Amino acid sequence: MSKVKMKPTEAELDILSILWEQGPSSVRYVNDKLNMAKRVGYTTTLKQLQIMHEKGLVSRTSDGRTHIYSAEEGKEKTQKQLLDRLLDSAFGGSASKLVMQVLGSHTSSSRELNEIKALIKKLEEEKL
Amino acid sequence: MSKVKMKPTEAELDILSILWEQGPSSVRYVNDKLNMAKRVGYTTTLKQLQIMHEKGLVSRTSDGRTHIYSAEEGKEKTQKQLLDRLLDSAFGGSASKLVMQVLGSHTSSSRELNEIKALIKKLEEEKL
DNA sequence: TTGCTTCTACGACGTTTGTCGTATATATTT
DNA sequence: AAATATATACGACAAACGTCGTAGAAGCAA
Repeated sequence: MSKVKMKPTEAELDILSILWEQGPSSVRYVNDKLNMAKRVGYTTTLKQLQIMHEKGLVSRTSDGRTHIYSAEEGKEKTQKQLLDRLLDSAFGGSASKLVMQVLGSHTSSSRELNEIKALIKKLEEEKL
Repeated sequence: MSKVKMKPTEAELDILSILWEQGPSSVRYVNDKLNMAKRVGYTTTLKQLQIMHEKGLVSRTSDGRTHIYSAEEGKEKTQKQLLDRLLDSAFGGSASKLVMQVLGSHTSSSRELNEIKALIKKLEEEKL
């Protein structure tokens, strides 16, 4: 059953990213993809996915003898969960401080900045 | 000792937060403060601080037989480090996506939103 | 059919993390 | 002075994490 509170570990997050991007995938595919960034054995990925399945982080179906895994929780929900944790532990809960930090130290395109401005505008209007 | 690369663990971050907020502190003080949020033994905090000292996360001086610990790296630097990690592992490196996420799901005051807008304006001007 | 490849399952193991207990030295209180 | 409280040091330990090796079943190729 889906344990809602489960927080993915670092290695699990790497795998989830692949599933989010690619959709339902075989162990082989995930492992190949992982190996583009970092050398890791097939059985390691397999085991990782099996554990993630036990934890409810991913679901799986069978295609012949091959298992096809899918991320159980949506990307956004997991991102929010991780962000909340960091916000709380390192930024004393201040969202704006976090935003200032990340905007200040990473370049964003004009289009991205516009998107953010639009969101702020929307938030300000809702506040009335 | 490459102290730069050291990433604090969850428990270490809790302690760093206290040192950032309070400045140089004794083990006793840190432990008391920790216990406001979570029950943890004195020797646990002591050991934690000793390890953090070995790692170079904190420095210490002696006041009699008591050790006074101070955070070695500034708050901002550590925040940036953790944020970079999350940005990379969960947001595919897109700062704006992260910002949209956090702004969308946490309330910020008008003053905070104004600060962010000001920063964006500054960034846009620098871009020219 | 015999062998090579590709799956899953499962156990093992080194590390890291977080937690304390115990020992011992030094203050403080009575 | 004796008892109590408080400090550091250090070892131990369980749980989580990440890594793989090996076994055995299932498919494919010669």
